[in-house]
Parts: sequence; structure tokens; C-alpha cells
Amino acid sequence: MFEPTIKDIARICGVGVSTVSRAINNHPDINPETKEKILNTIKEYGYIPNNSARNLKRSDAKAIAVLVKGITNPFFTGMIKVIEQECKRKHYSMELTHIEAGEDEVDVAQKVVKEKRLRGIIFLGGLFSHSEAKLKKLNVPFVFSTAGSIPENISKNLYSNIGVDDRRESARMVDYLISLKHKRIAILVAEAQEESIGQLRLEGYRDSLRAHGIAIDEKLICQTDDRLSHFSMENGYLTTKKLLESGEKFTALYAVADALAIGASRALHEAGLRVPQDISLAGYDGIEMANYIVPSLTTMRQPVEDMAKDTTKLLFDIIAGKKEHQHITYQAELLIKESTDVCRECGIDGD
Amino acid sequence: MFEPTIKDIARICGVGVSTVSRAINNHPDINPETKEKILNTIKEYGYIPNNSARNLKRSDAKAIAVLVKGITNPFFTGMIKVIEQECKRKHYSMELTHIEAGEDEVDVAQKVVKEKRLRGIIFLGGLFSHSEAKLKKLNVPFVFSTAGSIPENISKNLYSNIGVDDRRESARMVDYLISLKHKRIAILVAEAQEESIGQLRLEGYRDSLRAHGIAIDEKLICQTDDRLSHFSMENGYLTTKKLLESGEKFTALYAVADALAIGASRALHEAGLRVPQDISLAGYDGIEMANYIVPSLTTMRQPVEDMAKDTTKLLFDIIAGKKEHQHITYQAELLIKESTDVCRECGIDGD
DNA sequence: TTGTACGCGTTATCAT
DNA sequence: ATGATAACGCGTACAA
Repeated sequence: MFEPTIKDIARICGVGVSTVSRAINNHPDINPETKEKILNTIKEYGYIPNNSARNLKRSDAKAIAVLVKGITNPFFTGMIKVIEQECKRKHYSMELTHIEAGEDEVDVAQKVVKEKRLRGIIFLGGLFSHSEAKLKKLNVPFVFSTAGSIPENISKNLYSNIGVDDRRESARMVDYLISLKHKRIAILVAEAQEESIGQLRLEGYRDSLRAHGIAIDEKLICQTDDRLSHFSMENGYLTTKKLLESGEKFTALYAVADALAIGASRALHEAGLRVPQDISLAGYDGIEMANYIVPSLTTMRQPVEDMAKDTTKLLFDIIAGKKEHQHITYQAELLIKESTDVCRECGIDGD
Repeated sequence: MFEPTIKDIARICGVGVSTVSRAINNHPDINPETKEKILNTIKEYGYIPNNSARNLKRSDAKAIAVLVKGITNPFFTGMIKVIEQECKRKHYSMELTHIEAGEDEVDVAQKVVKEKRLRGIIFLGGLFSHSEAKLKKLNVPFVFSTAGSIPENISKNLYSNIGVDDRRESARMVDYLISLKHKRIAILVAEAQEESIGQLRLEGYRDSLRAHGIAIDEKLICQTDDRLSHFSMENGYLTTKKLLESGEKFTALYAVADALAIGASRALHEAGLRVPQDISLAGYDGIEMANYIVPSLTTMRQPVEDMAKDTTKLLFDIIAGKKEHQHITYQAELLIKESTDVCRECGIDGD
């Protein structure tokens, strides 16, 4: 198996390596005939430039990286699709890197930046409680997308941040449930860690109840199993089952992610409870699936399209030196669907 | 922003670069004290080895690549998870590469192999109608997983192939629907291309109908919109709507992928049709979601766990020279759930 | 327009 | 146990 290098191609064509390089990289100052001849032999011999060697020399690759923590999360696949399209429009290539559960996203980012000489990074998911020193090491611009928690102690002009205010929007969802006369609202929450998106949404839940003078019943706050993957349907299913077995009364169930809600809907169904007649069910995220299940899921839709587009655009602008780092908060949209309804037991079961 | 290289570390420590290299790569012949000193300064200065340079020199990286076509497809995320675990067990690192819709998977594979010096490749999804010449260019072992179609003209010992017999299993699903007395069975099929998984499953549908002496009505064969992503819920939804608008009568609907089926279920629901009372609905793949939706989906479950595990194991064995290439066909499992039932109109509507 | 020669950061080989 | 040095494959300044 002969693996030709640029030298081989040069030798075969009877030209210098730089001429071959020029042919490959579309440099202007090259004789069209020479170029064609070279391109032909390249095809003939199946020459493929070695990217590692390229990256070693190149000072600047027209590329960005997207680091995703939890590629399983259906919410991200929507984002990735859009980012991909935007990159293509700008003739940037996109390196998609998957960060495993235990890994530190900033460490990975550093490695990737060194390896490929890319111009920017988008972080999707994960916690963002990194030390300022560490973030400074990343000497390309980066944007945190869908990042609920911005550590206050880190200087804002170090990076950009795009997302919704998880705490506030979560409260809005609970406000809505309360407006339907629900008082005993159970919540399914993932990620016990501080600073996590899950915890922020839980805070919003508490905020709303407090604001409406409804006592918070800790027994209605259901932490999902931390050993399973957060935001999975399985986790939603099992946690809801546990809640039902506990015998706690509730008229509405709010899951902090649509995937959890879908798992919950099955658990409710198996317990003979109808949605929304017996229990109102609400999710968060607004993933595609939420629209298609029956009954369709009331949820807090994050503007995926806009967020992904603006994230990419902002990053490109920062790379081009056209903009400073920004911290943008989007409005989520309350999508009222079939899974929620006025509390049938209001006045009877309410305390 | 100072980016130290191995030389800098060497200079700072007052040693040669090779000693630093030895420290990094856990080589045996190095003084423990020297090693510790080097490792400390590495940490202090935040040195990160450049992977491109490493790949350039290294002859052999303990790594494999997984090339996924259509990372959106929820069926694959299950596979990836398992492959990742298996790699970790074997202390292999796994490079996940996403292949875009228009790209040629073998071309990408060649690039990746050159760039990283990896030992093997797993292909997930995509068509596999590649020329033998091209496949030969890949001089590392590779395994096609979940590949329904094996071009007969390519010598079998060039690669491995793991998957289910899509045509046969698809026929089994239709057999089952027929056993429920359904005669007018509509099918939702994606990917018009030859050799594609979608077409194979369609063939199975035809096989079954023929075997049972049921006339094939081309109007019940619904090709999804090729401009949307195959196997998406949206595509299933829209195609089903079109089918309903056409006024064609049918008592069962078989979607060649669960995601399509979920979209279909919503379209049926909106048309006031109940599943399974009015229409029986069946999918294919056995993704996690199928279990959680209401009604749960009758589907043909591919043994994801086993397939992924065996794929990885086989690849490692081939790399180690312990095995030859193999072509393994798994049995899919018919999961009978709530979405299918005996045809209520049998004898009335049947021709 | 084209070719030569150097360097990118690392690992491996060979001395020491 | 350690250090000098030659590759790895490519891009590019510079010379021609």
C-alpha cells in the first residue's frame, strides 16, 4: 500500500513541492497547465494531504470547534445542525468534539486548539464554573451557549455567553401552572451539582411558589438518579415512579427537561393517570419531540434557531475583531400544548 | 500568552527534550526524580503537547475512529454510548467523527486515518456501495455496523459487517401486521436511493405482502420528503398527513424507523384517528423513545447493545490479528407494544 | 512562475 | 539514565 506524500507527487510531476502545495491550496501564482497536471496526478495516485502536518505549519485554520457535553441530549442536536449550516455559509469548517461525562471541557478545548489551529470555540452544555486563570489559557475567543450559570467572579470580557435565564423562565412555567389553579406541583430535577442548569431551574420553581405564597413541600422535589444520564427519559420514568409510590399527592408535574417529561408521561400512564385530566405535565427545552408526542407537551421553548445562529455569528464577529464579547439573554417561549389543563381538584385538594 | 513547547520545558528543567518526552509518555528508563521534576514544571507552565506533532511522528496511536453519518439519528446515539464504554475498557481512545449529508464516508475515513494514526474504523450509518478499489485504500481494518446492504461484488475479507437483515426483519414486521388481519398496510419509507436501508426495508414489505397473496398498492407506499432529514419525526408527520389527505384507506401504518412512526402518530392523532383502535402503528429500530411514548410503539428492535459491543470487540480482535473479517447478522426482536391491535374492520374493508 | 531550504513540535534511534 | 539528532509531511520565505 503506497501512500504518496507531497514529495512523491512533486517528483512524479517533475516539479518542486511548493508548486504542488500551490496547486492544492489554490494559490494564484501558478500556471494553470501545471496546476491541472498536478491535480490529475494527485487524483491518479490517490494522494491525500496529511492534516497533522498541515496543522503543524498552519498558523490559522479557517475552522472552529464545537465542544458538546452530553451529545445524547436531544436539545443539542438541534443546535448543532444550525451551527453546522452557519459555518458552511461562512466557509468555515466545523470540528465537532464530544466531551465525555468526566472530562473537563476547558482542558479538552486547550488540546483541540493546539492540535487544530482553530479560531474559536463554542461550548454546548456542561458546567461553566471554571477558574479565570484556566479560561485565560484559551487564547482563542469562545462562546458559551445555553449556559445558565455565569460565575459572577469572572470578568465578563473574557468570553461570550448566550442563553436563556433558566431561573426566570423556569419560574414562568411554574407561574403558568399556578395560574391553572395547581397548588401541589411536583418537580423532577436533574443534576444535584451547584451552578448546574438543573439547579437553576429548581430555584425558579421555588421563586414562583414563594411569590404566590404556596408552601414549598420538599417531598415534591424529586431529584433524579445521578448515576443515570441526566435529562434521559429513563431517568424521568424511574423518578416519577418513585414519586407515585411515595403516595404524595400532586396535581401537576413539572420536569426540568422535555426528555424527563416524556419518561414521566409513561410512568403516569402506567399508573392509570391521564394527562392532562388527572395530572398536568410540563417540560422545559422545547425539543422537537415535545410537539409530536400525544398529548403534546407544554414546555418552555428555548429559541434554538436564533440562539445557534447568533452564537455562530457572534463568534465570527469576535474573530474578525468586529465585536467585543457579549452576554445575551434570550426570552424563552411558553408553549401551551395539550398536556396541561386547569386543576380539576382545585378547592378540594388544595390546602 | 506564552505557549511552552517541549523544548521550553527541557530548557527550564535543564534536561534534553527526549527526557521530557520520556516523562510524558511513561517510558520506563527514566529516573523517578527527574520525571517528577519535569512533570511538575509541566503543570506549572501549563504545557500541553501538540497532538498534530505527535500524530506526525507516531506510527501507531492506540485509538480508533467512529464515523457516523446522521448523528441526528437517535438510533446511533445508543450505539455510540456502548462503543465508547468498550473503548474505555480496552484503554483505547475513540475519535468520533460526524459525516455530513453530502460527504463520502470513505473519503473522510482516509483523511482521518492519515491525520491520526489510528488502528481501526467503525462506520455507523450511510450507504456502503463503495468501490473495492476505494475500500482497499483504507489500510486499517474497518467494520460496518448496522449496514443492511453488503454489495455482493466486493470481496468479503476486505472488511467486516455487523447488522441485522433489514429486508427479512422488515418482512417479519409486516407478517405480524398481517397476522392481525390487516390487509391495507401503508408504509412510510425514507431514502429513495438504491442500496439504502430504507429501500431494503421496503423490499421486505413487498416480500411479505407477496408471500401472503396481498396485492401491493403503490399508493400505500409513501416516500418521505428527501429534502428533509431522513428518519426525522417531522418527515414522518408530514408524509402521514399527505397520506391521510390522499384519502387512501388503510388500517395499519408501518414506518421504517421509529422516529418516523412518532411523527406519524401525531398526524393520526390530529386527524382524529386513535392508535391502535382505528389504525395500528408500527416502527422499526427499537429506540429508547419508542418505549416511553403513549401508546408505546410496536417495533422491530435491533440489539443495539450486542451489536455495538461485538462490533468493537471484533475490531479489536482484528487489529490484534486474532481474527479474520466477519459478516455477522443479528436477529432483531419483534417488540409488541400498545400501538398495534387486530384489525377492527377486517372483512369489511378488506378486498 | 517555479524551486530550495528551513522550521513547525514531537518521537525514535543511536550514542554516551 | 540521558542527550543530540534525524525524521514525520507540509507550508512558505526567499532566491532564481
